[in-house]
Amino acid sequence: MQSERVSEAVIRRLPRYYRHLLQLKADGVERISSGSLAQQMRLNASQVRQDFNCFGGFGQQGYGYKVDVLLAEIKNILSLNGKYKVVIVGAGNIGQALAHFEGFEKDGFSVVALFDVDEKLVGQEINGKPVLHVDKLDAYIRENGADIGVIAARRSAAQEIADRMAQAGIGGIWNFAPVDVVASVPVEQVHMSDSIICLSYKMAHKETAE
Amino acid sequence: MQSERVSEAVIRRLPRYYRHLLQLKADGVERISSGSLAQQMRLNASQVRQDFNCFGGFGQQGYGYKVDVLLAEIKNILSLNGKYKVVIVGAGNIGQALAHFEGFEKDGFSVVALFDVDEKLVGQEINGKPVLHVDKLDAYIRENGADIGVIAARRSAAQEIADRMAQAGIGGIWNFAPVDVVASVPVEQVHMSDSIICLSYKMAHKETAE
DNA sequence: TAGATTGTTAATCGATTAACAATC
DNA sequence: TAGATTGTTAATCGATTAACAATC
Repeated sequence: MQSERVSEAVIRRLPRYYRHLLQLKADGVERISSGSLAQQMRLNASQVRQDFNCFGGFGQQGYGYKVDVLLAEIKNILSLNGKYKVVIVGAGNIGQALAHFEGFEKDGFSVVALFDVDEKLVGQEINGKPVLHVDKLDAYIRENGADIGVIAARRSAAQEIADRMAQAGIGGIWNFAPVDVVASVPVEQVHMSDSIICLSYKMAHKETAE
Repeated sequence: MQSERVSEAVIRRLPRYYRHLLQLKADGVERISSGSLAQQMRLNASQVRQDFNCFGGFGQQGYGYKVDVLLAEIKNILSLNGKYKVVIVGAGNIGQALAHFEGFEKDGFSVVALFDVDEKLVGQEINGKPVLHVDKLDAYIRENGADIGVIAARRSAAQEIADRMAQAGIGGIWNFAPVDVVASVPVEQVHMSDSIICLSYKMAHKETAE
């Protein structure tokens, strides 16, 4: 399957399925129907089945879906079986917080190095990971084959960092700078400030989750 | 206008317009047409006009939009003219990073206090903001009238914190825990791990920004 | 006035939801 | 077999895009 391009809307739901199935498995649930899953996740049963069938038929008619099978399939679709080497550019607040955050390890994302221009930071270690000068970024990626580059630098530096990362052969970019960077490799823009601004809007216009 | 409910898709674009217009103003641009704006933001000109007309006619036929007028209108729609008092629950990596981050101040979001269960943290200051025991959360909100509550705690504590915040009269919740919390006030879920997982998907399936 | 560009209605496109035959 | 639930096609709904009259 997946002859057709999978829509962004479906892709955005995949991590939610993944998280929810992890929880179900942890709770000892062995099988689940599209109906129950939809109810728990506040989705529509048809939508759940449509989503899964973008990638193949993982269920059994009359029975439902085996939680461990479905989880394994989605984990595979999301490509979460391997290890990803992550480099972080910008060892300020966000960069340091990400370097300390253990939550990504369990999905295979390991921070291997940080980069900064600040000479006071260069040479130090953050949570056991070295902080290198940003001039070494390109060489480091080429020599060590980093998979994901995190941009936790100021807005004005973001695009140049993205260019250098892509040029050096990074696999993908996770951008925390408040600007949309463009690259020849996949980019995920985080835009945290957009998120709190949307909250401000919703508060002013009293939009409550149902 | 805004007789009809504004769709989530439009709301999500509002912070992008806001950011882009701030930049245009900083660059000294005085007026802009929907066509140019659409081109710069990689949107469609009709879409830009439709979006703005959810809230009223801010343009002049034959002329376009005055950047400062449009900016002021959108800032107002987003309710970014006032000040928001922000409390952060969880003074770990994320909580501390947010307390240090200066970027939100310019949009009117000021962190006033952090809360944690860890006795080693309670009583300290982070970037000049006090860390209080989480037991004091409810009383603090009631007495000081916090507007936004940030949940930067572990997954298992998130929903209870949300309940307490809402009960104590918080205006809105910004949730960084990897679980969808439900509340009687507006909630923005951040789900950072979903974002990096989507990146993993896109890398595996070679989806590049055009 | 003529030219440009909005505001707004209509057409298209895509995503969600419903329906149901296939089948475990 | 009968009941349940999927996989998949069809219908609906909403968002995006196109078209164009209004008007600055």
